[in-house]
Amino acid sequence: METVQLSRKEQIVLASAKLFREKGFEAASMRDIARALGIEAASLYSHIKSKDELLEIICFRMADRLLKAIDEVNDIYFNAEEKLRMAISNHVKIVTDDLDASSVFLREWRHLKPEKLKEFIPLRNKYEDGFTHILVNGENENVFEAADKKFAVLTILSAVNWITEWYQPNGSKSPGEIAGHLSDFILTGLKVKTPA
Amino acid sequence: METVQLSRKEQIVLASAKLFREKGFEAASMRDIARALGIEAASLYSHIKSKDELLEIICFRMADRLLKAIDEVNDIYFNAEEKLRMAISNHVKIVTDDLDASSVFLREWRHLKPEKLKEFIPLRNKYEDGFTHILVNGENENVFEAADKKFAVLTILSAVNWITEWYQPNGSKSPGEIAGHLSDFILTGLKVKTPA
DNA sequence: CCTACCGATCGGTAGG
DNA sequence: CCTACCGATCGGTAGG
Repeated sequence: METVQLSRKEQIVLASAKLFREKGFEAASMRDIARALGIEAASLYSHIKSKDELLEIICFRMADRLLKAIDEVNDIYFNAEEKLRMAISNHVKIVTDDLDASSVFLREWRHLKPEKLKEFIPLRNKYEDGFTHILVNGENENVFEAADKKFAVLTILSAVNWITEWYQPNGSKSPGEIAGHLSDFILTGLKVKTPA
Repeated sequence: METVQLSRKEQIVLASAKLFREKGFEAASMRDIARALGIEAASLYSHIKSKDELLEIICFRMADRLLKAIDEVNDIYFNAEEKLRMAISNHVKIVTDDLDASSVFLREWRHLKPEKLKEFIPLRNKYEDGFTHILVNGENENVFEAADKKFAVLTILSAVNWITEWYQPNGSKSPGEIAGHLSDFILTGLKVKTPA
């Protein structure tokens, strides 16, 4: 029966993620965020430095979560297919677990200040590299074939990221089921496997 | 040696697409657009009604192009695999042909006025339906299998749409090659087809 | 296409 | 956490 008490700062981050997602970073105002919390805009600045800080917290937090997950998958021993299924499953779970933050992470990162962008982009690249590593594993094991691995990784990530655009928490599929379907699709494609 | 003379309005639309893509619809100002054309912001209003009109032109024009393409594919007789390859190829070509407008169409449509959003969303759905139709065809021909067709369509569209995020006109792959690779990937997936 | 300008709203600060 | 406020900038209009 214990309700976790979020710090005021954490409440502000949560409210801003929701509004950044709904209206976009630029269109959502500090006054909107304050209103959502029932306080005045000026009061926000006792807890945060700037509007930019909110975007930074959201984007870098999501990046950290995803990177930790992919590193874990690559550290623990699995064969390549298991690794890929785990990586996709982790990604889907992280993203569906916080749709507001994920959407902002995926859509609004462009509005990070140039200096923060310079930190952010390498994190995204590192995440991509984690997937590339799995594909290389798979090729060595003779279970995957992908002529252009970078291309394959971008395609896989596009599919897992697009989930934020249509996923509904009360929909018919659980995150685990979505991840399973997606993995099957990525592994074997659309064509019938047993000739008709 | 003939240079096509664009109307001033068309120049404004082009400049706004570039800026909406770079900065986002809200962050790009009418003064930015005017500066790009070497005129004053107030002068823009001799050619357009409002900033919103610019976004509407960009979004609905892209929607029209894509819808025409998918209708054409479904009208002309092809088998399902050819249809899918053609639909993907058309999509990639339309999107890479105008990356500014495509990016705005894919990212900034949320900022359309509510009344325009109500027109826009059905167009996106109609486009999705065009792809669903191809998958149904394929199932009837016993060449495709997709337990959840809506899911498969969303995955396919995510892959073709993500192209705007990384495609570079001077890159190593032509739009046709990208479409070919993508179609192969979607049709057969990552797994090796001939057992090792 | 320009000058001159409008009211509204923005992110943020001072000072309590 | 609030009141009171700042300079800057926004989309857009009037009138030529």
